[in-house]
Amino acid sequence: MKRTAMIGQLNEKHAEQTVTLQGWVNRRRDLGGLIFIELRDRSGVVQVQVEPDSAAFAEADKLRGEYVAEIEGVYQMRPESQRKGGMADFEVIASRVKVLNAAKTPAFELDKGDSVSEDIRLKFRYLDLRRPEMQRNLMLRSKAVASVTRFLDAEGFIAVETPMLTKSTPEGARDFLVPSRLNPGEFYALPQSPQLFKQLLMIAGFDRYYQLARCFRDEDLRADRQPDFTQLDMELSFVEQEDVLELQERLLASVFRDVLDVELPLPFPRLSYFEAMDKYGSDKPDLRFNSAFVDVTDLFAGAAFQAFASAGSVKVMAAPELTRKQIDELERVAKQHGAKGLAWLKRDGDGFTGGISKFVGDQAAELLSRTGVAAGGTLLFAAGDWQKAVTALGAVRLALRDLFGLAAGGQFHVSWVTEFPQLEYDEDNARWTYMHHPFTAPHPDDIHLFGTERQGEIRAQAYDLVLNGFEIGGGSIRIHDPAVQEKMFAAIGFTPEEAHAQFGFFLDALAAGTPPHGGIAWGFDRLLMVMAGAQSIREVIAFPKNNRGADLMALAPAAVDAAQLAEVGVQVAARVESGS
RNA sequence: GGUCCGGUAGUGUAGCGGUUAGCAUAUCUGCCUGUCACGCAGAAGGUCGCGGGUUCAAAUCCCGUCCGGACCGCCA
Repeated sequence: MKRTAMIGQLNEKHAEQTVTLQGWVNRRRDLGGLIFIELRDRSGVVQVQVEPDSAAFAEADKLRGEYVAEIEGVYQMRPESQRKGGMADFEVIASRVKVLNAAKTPAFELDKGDSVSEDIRLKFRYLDLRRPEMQRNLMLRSKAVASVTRFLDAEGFIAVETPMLTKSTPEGARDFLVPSRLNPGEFYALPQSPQLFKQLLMIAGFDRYYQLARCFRDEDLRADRQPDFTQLDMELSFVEQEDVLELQERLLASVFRDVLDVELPLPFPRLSYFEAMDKYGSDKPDLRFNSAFVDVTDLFAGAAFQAFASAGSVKVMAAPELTRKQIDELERVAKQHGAKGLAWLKRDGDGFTGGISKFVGDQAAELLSRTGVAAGGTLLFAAGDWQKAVTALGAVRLALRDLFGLAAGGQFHVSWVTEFPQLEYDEDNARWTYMHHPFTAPHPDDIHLFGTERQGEIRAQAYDLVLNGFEIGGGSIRIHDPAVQEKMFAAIGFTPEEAHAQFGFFLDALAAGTPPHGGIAWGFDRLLMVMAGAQSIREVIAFPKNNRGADLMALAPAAVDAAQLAEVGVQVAARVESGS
């Protein structure tokens, strides 16, 4: 390699030296007699000047955008009148230019990449990834990997890989299946997470484990969800919840310090699941801004406004002054999240106008003092059963954030949400199910509630790590007592036989001397998305899939030929046409 | 499975019943010795996603469909 430096490494010390650079032509400014080339590599961009009497001129004249070039020349100060500050005070006067490779005209202009539609960017991802923004994101990701590895290694964690081809289990997300050629008619599943394996590593005595684990879930996608994604997976033995949380706080603070030079204040604030839902309408509240709900159920109980009088819960949130159009939009959001409507009031002096104002004469003074809504401001109400009311108003709260930029400014807010319920009643299937996963330990004081009508009150030793309204991690203390595990399976309707059929190997292991243990998994892509200030997880993944799970560049998934199918013993069902 | 938004030269967009389908940029050619989103002049480039319908006439209106995006359901 003839390269003497990466472009971004050039500095005053290289002045008057001959350098050899290799990279891509970022831009060409051909003044006729004089040619300027911007040469780009992953570290930066530098201007190259090619003079007409130079031996390099003929070759430089061939260069076009995205050509790969090698340039030799003297790195020197620009003429005084041409200096622009910093490294732009310098340029390279080319003595030799070599085209290393020509390039077809790019499918889109790289420096306009942020306004090019995403499917074009994904189709030509190798071009998109040349853009400095994308290079920065992937380098940020690499630094974060190095940071967690360094930290966890120093803390005595052992990196262990777990299988990608494993066993399908009926619970949780839909599995991706892989047919087994050697065992026709049987299938592996790709792991939704290494949950059982990491617990087995604790049983095996590894004490502290971590892995950057690829995980697979065959569910519909979102801006923050990919079918294959990366978890930073960790598990620790002989710990209680407090130990896990404390270590995680130091780890995350360390990553932010290493990667972004940002100091996160420790400890992270904590709120219970109930508090998060009750005040912010989300189990992953965005706490960069307040706009907490105020409970006014009592004010309206039995009062004139029918919709509120009999509601289980009436919550109100103070908002800035809103136009009718904005209120309509927020009502649409509320309805999409299960509310029947979105009642509103506008503060006018010490009273209210608009919306439901004719119903609130008696409550006006109390509404003012409880909410402290500003003059001209709007009050937004959701009523119904508690869960529905807070969820709908929570969605409105986020819509207000986006409407008014309430969380703008590139700040980070991390918190813990704890004390999740152990069990959740599934209305559709009329049965109890776990909220986190079936291996989560209940709070020891609540174990006696299993099997009683109060089992919905059992608190789990589970915790979520929340950053700017995204769940970037979740974990729990695990059940290490087979008797408790049995109670848990019974509570979610697994007979001992069913439990054994699905998890027999694990239950056997649990009885083989299991240390108390617990852990957490970070949604690594999501964390990086927030750290990078990106709107989508796809911005921090080199080769992501679109929201239909398709790789638009490689064109996956795709049909395979009959011989391949026959070999793995799979037949494709005739596609059923929908409609008539 | 559902809701909403979008699809017009390579890219980004305007046009929303009758236009030679406009603009910017990229591309190509010519001119140009201090540009830095270089400039100037010119050229080429379009199955207005696809199919059907309404109409004298459809990029434009209607229906269907495909594709892209956001969200709900779903995602322990």
